[in-house]
Amino acid sequence: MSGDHTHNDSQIESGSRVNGKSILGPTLFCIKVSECREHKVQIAVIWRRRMEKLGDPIRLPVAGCEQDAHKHKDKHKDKEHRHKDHKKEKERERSKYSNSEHKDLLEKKHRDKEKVKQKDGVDRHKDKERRKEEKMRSLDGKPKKEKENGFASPPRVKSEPDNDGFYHSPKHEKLLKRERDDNDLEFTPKKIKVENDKKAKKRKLEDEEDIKPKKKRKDKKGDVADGKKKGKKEPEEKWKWWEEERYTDGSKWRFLEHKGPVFAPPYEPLPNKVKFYYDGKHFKLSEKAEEVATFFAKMLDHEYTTKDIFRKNFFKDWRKEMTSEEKGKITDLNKCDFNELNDYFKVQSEARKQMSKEQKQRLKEENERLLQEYGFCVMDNHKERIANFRIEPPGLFRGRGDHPKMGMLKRRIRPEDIIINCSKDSKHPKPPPGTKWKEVRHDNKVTWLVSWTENIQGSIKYIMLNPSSRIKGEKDWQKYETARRLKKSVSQIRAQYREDWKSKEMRIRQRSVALYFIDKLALRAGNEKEEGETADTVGCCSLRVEHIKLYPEKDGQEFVVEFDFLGKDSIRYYNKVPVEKRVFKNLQLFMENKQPEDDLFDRLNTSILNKHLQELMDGLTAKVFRTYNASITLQQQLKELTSPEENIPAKILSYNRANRAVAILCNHQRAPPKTFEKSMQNLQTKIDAKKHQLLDAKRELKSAKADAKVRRDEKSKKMVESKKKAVQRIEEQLMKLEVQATDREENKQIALGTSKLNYLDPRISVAWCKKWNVPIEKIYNKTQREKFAWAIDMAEEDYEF
DNA sequence: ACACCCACTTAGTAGCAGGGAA
DNA sequence: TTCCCTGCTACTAAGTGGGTGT
Repeated sequence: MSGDHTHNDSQIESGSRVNGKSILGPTLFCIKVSECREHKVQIAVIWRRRMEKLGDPIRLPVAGCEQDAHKHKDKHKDKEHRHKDHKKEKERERSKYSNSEHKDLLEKKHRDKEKVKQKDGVDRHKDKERRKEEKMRSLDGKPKKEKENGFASPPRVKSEPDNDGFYHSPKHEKLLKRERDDNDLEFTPKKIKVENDKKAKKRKLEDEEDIKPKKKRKDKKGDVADGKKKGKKEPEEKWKWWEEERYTDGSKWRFLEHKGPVFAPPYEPLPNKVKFYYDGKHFKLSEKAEEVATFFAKMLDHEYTTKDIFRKNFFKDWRKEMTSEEKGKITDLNKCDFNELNDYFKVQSEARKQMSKEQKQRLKEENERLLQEYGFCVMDNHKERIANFRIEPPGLFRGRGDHPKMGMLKRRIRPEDIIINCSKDSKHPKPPPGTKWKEVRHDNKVTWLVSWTENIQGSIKYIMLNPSSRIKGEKDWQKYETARRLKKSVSQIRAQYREDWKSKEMRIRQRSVALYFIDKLALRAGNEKEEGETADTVGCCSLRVEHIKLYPEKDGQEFVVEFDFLGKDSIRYYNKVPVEKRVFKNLQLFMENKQPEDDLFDRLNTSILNKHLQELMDGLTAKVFRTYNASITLQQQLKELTSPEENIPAKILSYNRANRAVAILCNHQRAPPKTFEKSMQNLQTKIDAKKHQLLDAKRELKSAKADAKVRRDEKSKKMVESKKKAVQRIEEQLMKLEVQATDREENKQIALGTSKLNYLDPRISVAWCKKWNVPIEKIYNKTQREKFAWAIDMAEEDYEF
């Protein structure tokens, strides 16, 4: 099949982020594996190797690992027709490494031409809502049918964990129920559309085993009575939205009621004794100017405040808030002394820490009250948690990387800036006394409750629901279903792009090479960005010539491409990958007659690419490859790494390693924890102490043995036994500590959370837990379990991604 | 073919709470 | 009891990708 990539070479090394936040570090570890056909295998090899050396910090020195600090230079100039005048020097130390290749069984599956976008696509079934509702009301839960991703018809009324009628709007209840019976669809031309039957059936067949909810009936009965009330009694009984149908007409809800956002607390002027000095002299600032000054003062210890751009932007915006008198006087930021302000805030935060138990308790309760009041909404008859119900407070913008706007003033959001979205027939949130909302709208085609426009980039910010909500969960589930569909057609797609490497058309060659990178290396799509508005970062389609280097031969491998660029969040991507000759030749071609700052793929952008992908498979976009490759890698790795005889902690270690393989693939980095060195040192101290202890114990054992030899009595024999046990115990403890150290070291710069939360089909993890009897709590914490409730409920141990 | 807008997902980190070690 | 550490959560920036209008 086509996916045969020949070999890979991956590495991980340390590096630093461009904004200087993270530490420059020495090479942490390198991995190199050659001659692997698939990256899954490759990673498995890596880990196996590591496991053999357990206890050995994973530092596999490898030829070809770059240890040198990398200088990252981005020059941005004339790109095609637009130009840029931008130069950047970056120095990063975080690094990167890895790559992937995959090959899957193929099972060619061609999807119907129709779009699956059930949102807008098929819309032939409509419903008569009312009728249905009535009907539903009178019916009981019935068998459901599977829908595209297994959504089935549901119980009709739901129950929720708690809620004493919070926001209960009985009068709407009937209107809110969602359909549960497919049969209705045929007759209901009104609102809820459902994907067309054929498709549904088909998919049903395909996916049935995997997705079918297993315990659907269980709570139906109860639910029927009245969803909202029951929570109290059976807090465990959560609403299983995944057993219900989805809207397929593009609407996101029928009913939405909430209390609006919580605004940032108003500014509290500083006490008089806290003084700001300009040019050595006390200067009393106006309230507005003072507020902005405090934003800066609070950050004094932060590196941001040493950066020129930050200071310049801050000062410019600060001056806008000044009175004309202040403006006249305060003309040089360097003459400003914010130290007293800074000290004041430090004292405050210290005081906060020192608060008595009762005070803390009170604070906590107050927070809880706010949460209860504003932290939930009612969406379609269910109380759902809101993710971010607080409006972002004013402050100084902290862009990541070399952000041209860092330090600018993020202004305070007022009710007049806020757009509220809710149902017409809901109780609308009230603006604070004496104020008005900018607008109240009733758009059920979107999921947000509140929005406003932010002043730094002019983008829109939203208040939306928590990941545990139905609306987010459905989407998440759907995402993994799309990735699974890709699994079925990936081999064909790979064959296709390999074929396209030979195309006569430049644009097709570029497209196919880019796709190869996206697939093999899990690169992001790489939308274009507006220059000067954001940090200079790139993804696949926006790579520039300066971001790659070609080596016909390097470190004993042929056709090596070296990537070195800043990706999302200005995280450096550094990797050296052997590629196929054709790819290599194509790259040479793409680079011909270009300047370093020119686009590598000048005939390609994400929308062209995605349009093409869309033709290959419904719903396919560049990011699906990341999801697919991440999940398939996890599954593969778990198979490779888990050994049945291991105990639970060892299994968890295996899981973490599988997870880590994915994190490496996706380049999920983190700054080494601030306390990393120290805590590592502590651990090392413990290890050393343990080693000494072990030596002592061994010595004692030896002398006990000698003693026993001489004395030959029971007592001394027993002594020998007990010394033996002691040695054993200490050895185990030592081993444990060393494993811990290894694990921690391996994780120093790798963030597992992002992949766990966004890329790994949770059903894989759930199935793995079930299969090996690992409690799910060991893998997912409470929040994560809430987010993945659907997967936990439906995946059985034989689940296959 | 674009530029722009909008909605929504993905991302790393600051700061804190809470649990265990000293 | 205090201290220390770690994991979690909240926060918000920075991506992706669809749609629209020209």
